[in-house]
Amino acid sequence: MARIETPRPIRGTQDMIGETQARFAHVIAAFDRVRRLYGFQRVEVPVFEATAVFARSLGETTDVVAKEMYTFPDRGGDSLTLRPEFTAGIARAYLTEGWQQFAPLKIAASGPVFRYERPQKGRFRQFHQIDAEIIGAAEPLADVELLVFADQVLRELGVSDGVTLQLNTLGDAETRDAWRAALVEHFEAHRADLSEDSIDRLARNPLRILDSKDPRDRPAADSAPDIDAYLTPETADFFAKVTEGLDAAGVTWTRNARLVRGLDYYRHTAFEFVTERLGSQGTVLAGGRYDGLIEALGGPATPGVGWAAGIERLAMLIDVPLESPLTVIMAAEDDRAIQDGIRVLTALRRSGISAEMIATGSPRKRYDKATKVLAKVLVSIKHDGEKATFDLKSVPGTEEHQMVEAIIQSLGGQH
RNA sequence: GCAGCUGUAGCUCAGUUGGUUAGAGCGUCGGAUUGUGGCUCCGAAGGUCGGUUGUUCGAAUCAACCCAGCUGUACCA
Repeated sequence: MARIETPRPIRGTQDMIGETQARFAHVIAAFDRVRRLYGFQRVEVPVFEATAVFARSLGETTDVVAKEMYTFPDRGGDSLTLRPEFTAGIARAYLTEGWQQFAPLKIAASGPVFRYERPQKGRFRQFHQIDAEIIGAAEPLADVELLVFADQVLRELGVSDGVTLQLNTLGDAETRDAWRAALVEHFEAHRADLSEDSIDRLARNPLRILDSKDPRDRPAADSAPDIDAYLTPETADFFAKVTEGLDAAGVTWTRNARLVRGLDYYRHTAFEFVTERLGSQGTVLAGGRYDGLIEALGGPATPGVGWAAGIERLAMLIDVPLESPLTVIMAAEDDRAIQDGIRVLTALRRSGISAEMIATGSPRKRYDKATKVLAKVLVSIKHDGEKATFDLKSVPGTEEHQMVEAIIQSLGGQH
């Protein structure tokens, strides 16, 4: 048979095993535990959608839509896109599945998302997010609950120390439009001083100039008008209620008047949990209120708030999760003892005791191999030609030792 | 996107100014020793030296291009 060249993994994808996988699983487990405490129900939504779901909702001019989407035609010629985020797909499901009947709806999801980008530390083409949304709740209390939820996830993961919550308001549609117009006017006046990127942003997405890191943009960005001057009394009050709620919950935050979101549908609250520890990939959890999104998808005006966090980035920040070690490792030191070993092994596992047996390779080396497994109880099995004998080695009085001993004895084993 | 670094056995890495058959440790497999033991010893398998093209009598080593990974930066979770 001709040797074929082994296909390469797709760039920016990951195969996880061992510690990497343990970290990944730990993040999801913590999310799932906390999510129940806050009454967020788990939902499953497709990994791909009609391209319009994302193109329409994210905003045609955002980077994600303009150049980072995995878009392809299916066999019928329809344009499909692998989800670059959760929110738009969930909003679509909310409309098409009649989830409006459950409003206000608190939901949690996790899974792979896809962006066509240059892979590097903490960034992949297929990466994974945990995601939380509240749909159909217009009140600031929803923002507060969502943020406190996020904060608790980070706390339970033990990463909240190096992480700060940055908070801003983008106002309502009216506020945002007025502010946007003022910003365009301001930046047009400084056009000559701006970086090429920001001149481009000026036409497409002027808010983004505010958080530009290009030093050429900083003077104009720093002198740009704050949104505060454009906030209506209602929007100012909304933001105040959010911050008061956070204070009541004891969640620390800092105002970042330059914080804007990359996607177009955000209103009111915008936030990011940021760490210094991941270099330029420092945003660890981000979100905001998206009161405009569901309308943009053709639905009725429906408020929503949500956030998403990159699982890989969180996984890099946490301590190594401790593995629950194997309880029993058995060494079949004689091939004639293998059947007896299988019987005990099965009985142990059926009793809820984790167990493995080493029965391959040189019989003389099996014990040494078993000692390297670091299980709580080591059982060696020998055979004298008549019957198998079991020998336990562990700390004698322990619960595990006694349970294993009892199971072996109940099967008529000797030791 | 931009910049820099790296790519040799399953893993971690040596490899001299270009020169015989490319090495080590760990792991795997076999054997010896031990016989209530995690030690020690012997042996074996395992390599298109990331890929292609070139320079040369001769390339893991030099050059060009490509691919991949890492680090930083932009943008993003």
